[in-house]
Amino acid sequence: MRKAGRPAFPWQFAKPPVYDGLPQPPGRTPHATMTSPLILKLAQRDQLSDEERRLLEEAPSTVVEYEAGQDMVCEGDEPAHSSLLLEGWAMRNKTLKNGARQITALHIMGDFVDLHAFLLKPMDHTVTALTRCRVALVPHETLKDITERHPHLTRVLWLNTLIDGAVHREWLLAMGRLSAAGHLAHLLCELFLRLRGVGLTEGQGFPFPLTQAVLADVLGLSAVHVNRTVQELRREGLVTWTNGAVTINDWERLAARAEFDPTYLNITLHPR
Amino acid sequence: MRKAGRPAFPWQFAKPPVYDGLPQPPGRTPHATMTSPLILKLAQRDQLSDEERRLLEEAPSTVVEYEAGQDMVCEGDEPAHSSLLLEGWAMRNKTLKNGARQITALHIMGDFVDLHAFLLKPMDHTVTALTRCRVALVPHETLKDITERHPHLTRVLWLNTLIDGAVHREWLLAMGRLSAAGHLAHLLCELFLRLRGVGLTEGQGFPFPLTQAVLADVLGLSAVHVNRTVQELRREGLVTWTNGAVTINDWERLAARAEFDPTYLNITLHPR
DNA sequence: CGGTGGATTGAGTGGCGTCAACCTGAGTGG
DNA sequence: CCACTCAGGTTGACGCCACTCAATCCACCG
Repeated sequence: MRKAGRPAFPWQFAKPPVYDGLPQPPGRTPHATMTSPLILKLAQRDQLSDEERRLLEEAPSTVVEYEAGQDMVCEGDEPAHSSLLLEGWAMRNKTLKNGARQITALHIMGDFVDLHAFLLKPMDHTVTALTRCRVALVPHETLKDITERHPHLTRVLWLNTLIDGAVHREWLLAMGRLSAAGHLAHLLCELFLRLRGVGLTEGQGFPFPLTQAVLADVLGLSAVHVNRTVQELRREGLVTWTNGAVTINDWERLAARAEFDPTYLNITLHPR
Repeated sequence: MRKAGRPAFPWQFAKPPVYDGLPQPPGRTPHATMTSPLILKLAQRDQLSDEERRLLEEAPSTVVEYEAGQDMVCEGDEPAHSSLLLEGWAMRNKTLKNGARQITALHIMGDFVDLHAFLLKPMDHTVTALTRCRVALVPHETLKDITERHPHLTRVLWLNTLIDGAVHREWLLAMGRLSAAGHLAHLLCELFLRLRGVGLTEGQGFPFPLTQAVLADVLGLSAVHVNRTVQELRREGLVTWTNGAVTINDWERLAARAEFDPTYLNITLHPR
């Protein structure tokens, strides 16, 4: 897999890192900045009270790191905590007996990769790090406490899992009814908005640390065809795609190619 | 669409109907039997207290009927209630500009078709009746009350939406990495277990009121190819498929064809 | 008895898969 | 400093799965 020790994609570590990894210092930890990407994400959907922010900030018990390619949770596991992605990219994936793999979700900073594992046990899929990842572990006991005593925050966390579902539905549409190029264009549009939501874009560009083989498992295509599809979007002048970074040159035409409508991402302030 | 006045699929109405439609009698209504399919479904995942059962029984404000083909909720709507399916089949679907349609979920008795609309607004997809449907409407205010005062019931309802998500992921896998026949086999396995969960199977058989054109929009295929795929499963002796009903002749081989593993349906009693 | 929705069948096409080779850049060790 | 390795991207040849268009069949119904 990827060599450790040096970040694979420099800009991915552009933000000053808050933690330098394990072990955690006991006592007062700078939780405030730690879960901020999640708070950032949720606060775009509904207002959070100071207490709710504090609860989220104090929710993680530890922070762990994974190397690219490492599994965070495996199919069949019944983890006692959920993983909040602080840095890096991760995926949910399932594998068939013949080795074919389907990636059912991509996750970035601020995503609660397996929040659903709080209630949905055992895991029906594996979660794997795509790059080096820094992850905050939130004990299910803490989540249970929140559901017992903080109904509004519970609803916001529930919403968070519902958005995952909405993304799944959009992927089903793209997979079933769009051409390969449309599907890829759709994915790029979605990732751009999600990355921008946590401040990981620069202008129209964003880091894109997936190999074409991984991308194939996202799109349900072969790696070879992904390559040709990428070239198609390049040839049409829609994107610039250097290894590790994508720039959207023509948002309008790219979104049109994908029939992209961001409604499903629910990036709307709304009392829940 | 389908003619009203007579049930399209007799066995679908085999259970004695509890309600004879609108309007609702005021005062004491036989709620107990009305929401029983939902309670049946949830109670397979976690124990429900008597109070929780009562809350569910009293949750619906009204019962409405839809003809086959009628939209219950449209993309862009912000409904003030969620629909609990008491009888009939429904789907969630999205349509592209060129008219291509993808069905992202199928729903049967006991399914909370758009429970996610409680928090996820506006709707990112349309919900449409596939057969004549009887639906209990649960006001979002009632749901909010439940989340404010009944944490465990809230978690069980949350779980219900998480299972929808798990099904979405399984469909993504089937769509992306299974052959047409495998995908169809997978769908049949899933539907069999879900229908059995609410008592709608008879032996290895179950009602299947979808046309091959609708099935095509579920599987992301063309209607013609669905036809050929159905014939393939028939020829292999896996299923008997008369119009309106399917019988699984060889569960083992059908499940093997689909690499079907029911874990994702979470049909396990588990404290949540 | 014609109309209609749905299932079925055939012929021709094309998108995407498979296999296999080759290229490139970055690490690595001599 | 230069082979060597290896992961990942690129390209070509070829084949198949699934699509499209179109005709036919069938059951049901008015």
